[in-house]
Amino acid sequence: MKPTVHDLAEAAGVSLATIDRVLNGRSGVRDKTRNRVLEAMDRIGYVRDVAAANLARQRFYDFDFIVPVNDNAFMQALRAEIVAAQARGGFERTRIRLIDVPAFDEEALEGALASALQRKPDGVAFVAIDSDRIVTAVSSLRDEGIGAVTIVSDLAEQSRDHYVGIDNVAAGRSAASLLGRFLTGVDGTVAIMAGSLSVRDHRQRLDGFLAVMQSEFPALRVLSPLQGRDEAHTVERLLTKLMEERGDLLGLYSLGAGNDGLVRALSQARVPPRFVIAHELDIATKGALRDGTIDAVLAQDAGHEIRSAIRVLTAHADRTPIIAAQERIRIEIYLRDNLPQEQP
Amino acid sequence: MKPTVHDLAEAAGVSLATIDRVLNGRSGVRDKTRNRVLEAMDRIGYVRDVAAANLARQRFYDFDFIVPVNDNAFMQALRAEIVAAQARGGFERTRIRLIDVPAFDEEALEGALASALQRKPDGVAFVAIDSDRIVTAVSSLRDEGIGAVTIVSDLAEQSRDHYVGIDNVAAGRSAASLLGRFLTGVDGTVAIMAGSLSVRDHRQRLDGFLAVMQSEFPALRVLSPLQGRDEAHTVERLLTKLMEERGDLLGLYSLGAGNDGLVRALSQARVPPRFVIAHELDIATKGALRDGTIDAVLAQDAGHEIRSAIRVLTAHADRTPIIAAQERIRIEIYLRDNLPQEQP
DNA sequence: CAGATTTTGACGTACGTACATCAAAATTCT
DNA sequence: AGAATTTTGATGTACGTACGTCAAAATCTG
Repeated sequence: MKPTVHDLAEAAGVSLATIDRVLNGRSGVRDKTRNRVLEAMDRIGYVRDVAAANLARQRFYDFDFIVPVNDNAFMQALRAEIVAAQARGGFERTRIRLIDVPAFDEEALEGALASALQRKPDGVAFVAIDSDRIVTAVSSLRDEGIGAVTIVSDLAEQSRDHYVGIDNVAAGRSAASLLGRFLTGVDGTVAIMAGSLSVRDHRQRLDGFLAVMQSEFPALRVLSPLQGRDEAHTVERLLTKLMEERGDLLGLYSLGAGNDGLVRALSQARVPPRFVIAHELDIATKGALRDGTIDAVLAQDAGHEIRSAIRVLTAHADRTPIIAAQERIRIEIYLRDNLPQEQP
Repeated sequence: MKPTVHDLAEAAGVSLATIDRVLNGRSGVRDKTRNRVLEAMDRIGYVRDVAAANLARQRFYDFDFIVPVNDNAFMQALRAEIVAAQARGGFERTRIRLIDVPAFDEEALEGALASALQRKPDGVAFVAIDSDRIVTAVSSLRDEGIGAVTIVSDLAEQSRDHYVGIDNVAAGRSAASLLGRFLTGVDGTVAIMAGSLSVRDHRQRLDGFLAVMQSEFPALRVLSPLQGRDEAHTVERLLTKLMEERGDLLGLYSLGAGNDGLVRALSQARVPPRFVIAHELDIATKGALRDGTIDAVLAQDAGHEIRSAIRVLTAHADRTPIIAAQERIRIEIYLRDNLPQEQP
């Protein structure tokens, strides 16, 4: 059977107390002894029973989730999933604190990270804004041994422990590929609606999209992107104006939020674009997919992301490996025909 | 803090021993007393600490996974994921037995299920063949309290505890939708390569595909499906012959396995179809997506499916609820541009 | 080498639950 | 009512680990 601390003590020729000192990094163990224990550990293949350990120490995992206040459906879904995770906290031995910050506000995020540094939770998950100040704040957290996980939008590589979210460049490329192939044989103009190009995920989607459009569908002319700030009414206004100005719009890629406004503008247009692709599955886009206003949607599953963030942070706290494949968040592509059916 | 058995005993006004009898369904408790305990349970919101319980009873979950022997890449991936799960068994307190059966062999599957009935594991997961005999065998298992989960291919509803796999009708519909929209403006002929129409998942994919083709793309003529038995060389032979007979093939939907043969036939064809869509992401289809031999791939993640099956079976054994959204297996759509990059 | 200091061992209790045993109390039967 | 039977309680040990205390042993210091 799986070796226990007792087996380990015997194998290393030391007492249980010493095993405990080594396993839990307590002081007062000579290097020679510690090495003997470590050697015995991988000789007999001892792995700590995390469940028993957590039971004994009454362990609870303290996590902070910092989420921008934003009326868009995806952020609300994310928030709802955090609340659902809080409810499961008793079973999963987690205590999750949900911290709101104003959207696109670097200072506020920095403040939230600083206050997390005060509280010293076991880990922090946050929607990143990619800037030096944030990177600095995060590295202070990590210096304290606090796990740092970005969700949805990433920081520069290496400055966090893990990123939970889709590959946004690939998302942009996929959008271009779908759009380009659905519009074969024709040439015309394609528009882009972004949220804000100062956020890394939007920039990456744009980059991916433009790269594929240029190299593979040069016949399609791409207008420079509009910025709707992820606000429904702004998106609606800008898009309506654009479609009035030019009736020949062939395709549209909406890479940010504000889908309510997007759908409203499209359904009121005299001549809507032939192919429209947007991000995130919400009530607006589901309806629009069904009635053909939108042709395809790229999405990420908020529930998966929150659960993944929790697993990753827990593993970090336990110094336990993660199952990499399980934590890869996939880009979901939805057409009318593979919409997930509502559960009754 | 979370109430324990002690709190429960106090709340119900009985002793710990009685609590234990009720919780673990032991005999010798008057109905009146049992009800008092149950009432107290949901009054104070007691939930058993499964980790502690498992520790105390040294519990291991015994699961049987019955998988057809099949040289196709997806089944091999499934098998590999089961092996990986076996390796994690120590941590997850599971003991997984991998049982091979010949592919498409109803009797063999029935025998495997019967032998599981002998062993009395906590749960059984299997790739179903949809027939009365199998349904009967499964219901014997369930009568014994053994959890029964179908993976990849389902049984008739209600005859198993859970199905882990994609919605195959939706998959077929999505294939049609992609194919139809990528081939707008032209009319011509579309071919279908199935594995065997006696398996439920293939039949369902076909149904979904045909439904959408007929209702939305009536201009495209659909040939009656070939059956390649999921064998690479059969698929290659049939497809090569077909393409030689008619050089005007516009589209192809391969809804079964044998992707090696599919790709070989396509890359050797004089005039390959304009749009090809297949199932499952493996070396053959990845390569073919990259070089344009195949345009789109519908896939399911074998790792997710195995992990989901384990979670579901564990929950069944513990009489614990599952997170429904987490266990929904999604249809993944891959284009060249959203291929998951290999981890280094 | 004695004394100071560090390292190690022995042991007990706890976490929340399972499970077994024996005695006491309550209920049912005759 | 008394005996037989069923139900309930009291108590102890175990699971694998954490953590604390105290004494013994080993090592270092001058």
